[in-house]
Amino acid sequence: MPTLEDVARRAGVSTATVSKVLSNTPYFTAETREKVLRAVKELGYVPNLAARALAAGKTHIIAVVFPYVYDAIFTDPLIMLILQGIEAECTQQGYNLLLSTPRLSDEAVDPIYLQLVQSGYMDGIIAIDNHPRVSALEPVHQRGIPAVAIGYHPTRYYVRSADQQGGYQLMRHVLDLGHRHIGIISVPETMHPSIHYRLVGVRQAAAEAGLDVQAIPEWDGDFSTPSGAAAAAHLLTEHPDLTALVCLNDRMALGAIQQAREMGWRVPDDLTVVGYDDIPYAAVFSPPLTTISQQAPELGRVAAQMLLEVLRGGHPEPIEVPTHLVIRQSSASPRSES
Amino acid sequence: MPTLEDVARRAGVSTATVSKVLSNTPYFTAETREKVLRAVKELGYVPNLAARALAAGKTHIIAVVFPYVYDAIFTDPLIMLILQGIEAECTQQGYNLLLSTPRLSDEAVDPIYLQLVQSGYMDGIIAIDNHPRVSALEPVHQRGIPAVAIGYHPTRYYVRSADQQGGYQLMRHVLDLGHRHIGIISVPETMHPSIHYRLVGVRQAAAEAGLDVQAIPEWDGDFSTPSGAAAAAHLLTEHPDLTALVCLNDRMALGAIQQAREMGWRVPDDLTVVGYDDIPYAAVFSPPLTTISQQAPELGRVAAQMLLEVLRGGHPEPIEVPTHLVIRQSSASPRSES
DNA sequence: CTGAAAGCGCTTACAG
DNA sequence: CTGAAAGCGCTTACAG
Repeated sequence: MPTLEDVARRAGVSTATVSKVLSNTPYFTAETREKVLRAVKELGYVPNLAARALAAGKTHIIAVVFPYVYDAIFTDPLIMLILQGIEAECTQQGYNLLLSTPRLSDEAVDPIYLQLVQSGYMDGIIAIDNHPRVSALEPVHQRGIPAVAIGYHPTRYYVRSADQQGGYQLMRHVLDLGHRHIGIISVPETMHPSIHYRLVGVRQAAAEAGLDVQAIPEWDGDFSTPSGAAAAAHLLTEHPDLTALVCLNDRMALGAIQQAREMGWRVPDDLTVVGYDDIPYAAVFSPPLTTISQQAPELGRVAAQMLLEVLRGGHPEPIEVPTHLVIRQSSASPRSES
Repeated sequence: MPTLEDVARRAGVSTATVSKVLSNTPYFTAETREKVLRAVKELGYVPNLAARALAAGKTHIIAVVFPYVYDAIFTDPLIMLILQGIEAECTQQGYNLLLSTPRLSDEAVDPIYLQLVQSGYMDGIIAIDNHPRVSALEPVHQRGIPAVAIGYHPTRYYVRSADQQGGYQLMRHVLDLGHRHIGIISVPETMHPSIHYRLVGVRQAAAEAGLDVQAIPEWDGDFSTPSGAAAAAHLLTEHPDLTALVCLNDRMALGAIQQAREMGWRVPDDLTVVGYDDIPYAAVFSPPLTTISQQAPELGRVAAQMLLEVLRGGHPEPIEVPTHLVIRQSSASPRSES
């Protein structure tokens, strides 16, 4: 492969000149600039990134890290959609993406990950914090690497989804349809801050509508589809007067619908069921699911933009990405006779 | 951050010695080795990867590339499961993963991708070839970078899923249950080699069972859930005697089940429906879907192992990863009275 | 407006 | 068994 020196020789200038012309330094005559550019083209020169990284101290690599806390992490549509947003923005701005999924636990930090962080191989890091008790960011901060977190871990630069808004929108929609006997399928509130805030929003809407928040039936699952089915079975058995189920993620909502159907309830005729996340499958399920979109690709894109801003020396403010209510066919007004 | 030189000074040896000890060169006294290791530990030395890459000509970066041909690529569970397998193997063997999703089309190659390939930034490439007419591998071969393809593009080193076997297993299962009136929901056979081979397997099983292969009702979708529903509507209307539907991917199978249910057929009581891929949702759908697992993580792991073998100078043979029949509740024997 | 030269932090023949 | 020295291919003050 041709090097800078080859280009310089062919163009009849110094390597310094070639380097500067390629990095768009001003002050060069159009003629020089053109000579260099022509030589570059003729030789098919492409800069060696390792050399550039060593000399400039910048690798143009952004690492995306998410702790490998459970097997299904690579199939979590949310994470993948976020990744997509990050990828689009980074690629467009000339950065490459390194993927790291350190095996983190409460005590130990993955030694391979630690090496990577300290190796100077990345200009910045975007951490997808999907787990409440574990953060990949501590060694990053120690090393002084610019970082942006997506989620709730304490750090200077972060982007979050407007969970409280989402919870509010979701409950508000169900209330606006006329429902008053509503059950909630959640996960233990302390499990994750995002769940906490969604519940805050849900309860806020309920209170505004004059409901007794304490009296709302609630049952916890564990995010999985079967757990949603189990929760629905419990709630519908104990509270047969319910006309709506508000689920704090889509997978539990799908399970709840399946369970309700097996118990003889029709959705949405007899029972409204709404979810949260707008996973791809929500749109094609039968019936298509009413849910809250976190705009996951946007979360990723915004995080990437924020990090690139930090790399340019800026000090951006944290950002909360708004949620959207997506109304489909799993929600309807309660039947008048009820 | 401390450098090799710092370590050398502290240990009272040359940088060459430190470098060699760290790369496990033999011939050093236990004493020297220990001095070096102690200094490394005391200083918290971590090698600078950019410098190492420049000097050694190896970056220890593996690029995973899949053409960005449609928006949903980041939500394709298959790709993500493959990625998971690749990640596990690479991380374990000390390689880092770079993610690249070039925007490829029939004529033009993404210029950013081209730069990346020619920049010497990656030791090897794993290409996930999900699209029949477009390959990310050509510039890679030109540059002489070791590459492994997952899929059907012509290249020396590749791993494939045993599509014909999968098709055979799937049809065989349905036949073994006693079905003889079977419809096929596919996509246009020329759309992708993997589909072609699955159909070859399906027909082989049908022929072995004495069915008239030409007479089997078949309708094409486009991989999507709604298209599966449409295909089922057509087939069940035109051929009300069908007792089973063999779908060439899971999403179409889910659509087919939903459609059948809306038309008043019960699955599996009135109709057996089977899919292909074993996407995560297949296991929790109601009813859980009988399907073929491609063992996607295994595909990724095997591809990574193959590439690392090539990087070590080996010449591994292409590998076909076997498929597995996963029997769940969407398939059953036809009712005796039919 | 352009260039000479040092330096980024490693690895690797080559000597001894 | 260990070290001196060149070199990987760039960038960047510093001069002029």
